[in-house]
Amino acid sequence: MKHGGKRKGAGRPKGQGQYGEPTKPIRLPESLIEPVLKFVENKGYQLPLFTSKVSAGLPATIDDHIETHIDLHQLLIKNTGTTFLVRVSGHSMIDAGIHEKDLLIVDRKISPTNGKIVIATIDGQLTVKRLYQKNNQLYLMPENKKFKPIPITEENHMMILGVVTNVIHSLL
Amino acid sequence: MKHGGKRKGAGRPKGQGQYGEPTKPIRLPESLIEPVLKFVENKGYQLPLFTSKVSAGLPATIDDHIETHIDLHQLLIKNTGTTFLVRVSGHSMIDAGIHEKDLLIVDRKISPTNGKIVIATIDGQLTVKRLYQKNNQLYLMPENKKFKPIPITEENHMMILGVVTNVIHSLL
DNA sequence: ATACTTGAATAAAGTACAATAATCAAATTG
DNA sequence: CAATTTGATTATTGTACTTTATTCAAGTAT
Repeated sequence: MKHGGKRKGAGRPKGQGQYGEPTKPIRLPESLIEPVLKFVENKGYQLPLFTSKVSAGLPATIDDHIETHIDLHQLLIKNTGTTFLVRVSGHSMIDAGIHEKDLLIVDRKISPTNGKIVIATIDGQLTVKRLYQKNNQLYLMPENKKFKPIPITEENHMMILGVVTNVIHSLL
Repeated sequence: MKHGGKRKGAGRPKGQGQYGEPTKPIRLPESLIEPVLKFVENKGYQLPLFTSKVSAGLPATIDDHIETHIDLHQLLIKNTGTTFLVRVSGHSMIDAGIHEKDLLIVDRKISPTNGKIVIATIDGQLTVKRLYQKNNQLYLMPENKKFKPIPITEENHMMILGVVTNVIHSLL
């Protein structure tokens, strides 16, 4: 009664698991298990980045345009702990290319220097404006002719929450 | 020789681990272990999303503006498998708010219908244009007066790679 | 009494192990 | 002899278990 027997090629083939490669058990905090599984399903959020540069000769296939693979979060967020998002409402910054419903990426860690576009609260109200300093007076500048500059005074309790690093605009 | 003994409060306290919460071993593909650890370090890429809406009364703290926490990838990428990124070069779509060096999120799964902004190859060259159909003739339309519409012919081997869903513009 | 040492208690973290799955070839069947 | 069954072989996968870390109180020394 001998079946099979020791031989080359016997047994379950390698790379037949759900990931097609070897795995290792890693301990994860329970609250992140579900997000991590989603992250893994999505191949670590890696997306192909295409270049428009033409390599020597005509590119034969679409894949010839792939330059690298990147993760949007890693590309856009330098400091996870100090970064937040803001959904734009209103049109006061339309000339800076910031439209209603755009998503802004904001980093608290970046210094709000003159000329930076910032998120600020004025009397508790969130707003996006360009920071502008002239003759020792600070202003929050809208970029839309219909709006007026807002001088910063003691009374309006202005607080800068962070500097806008990116604008995400939907085309759909 | 009895030390300690059974008693309330003995032993290592809960929540003293590196994550401050219970953990579980999860098997992960080896190639994703490093990205997953980074993902976990960054709290699952969850970022606070602020609203500009003012709740009843003046918001007391910044946290009162937090509406929810979201992950940029999950928010922006509907189909990881059919989505890619393109770095813009050139100014042919400036009037559509697409600037040089902007990053475009492109989905192959979306139908390139009339009026959509698409990524196409013409003679192997990558390009962003608005798709426009008139009198049974297709055009790739730049949005910059300095550029001319490109009629699609048999000869220029046009191929649409996908529809642009989002434009990411850096302000720094 | 006060400071220091020691070991029991408990949680955290990594890994070894057992259960499961998949494949192939020998054995069996029709 | 072709089709089917069986069991050896090997990879995958989930988790139990061991090891390590941390804290507290009893024991010991000063």
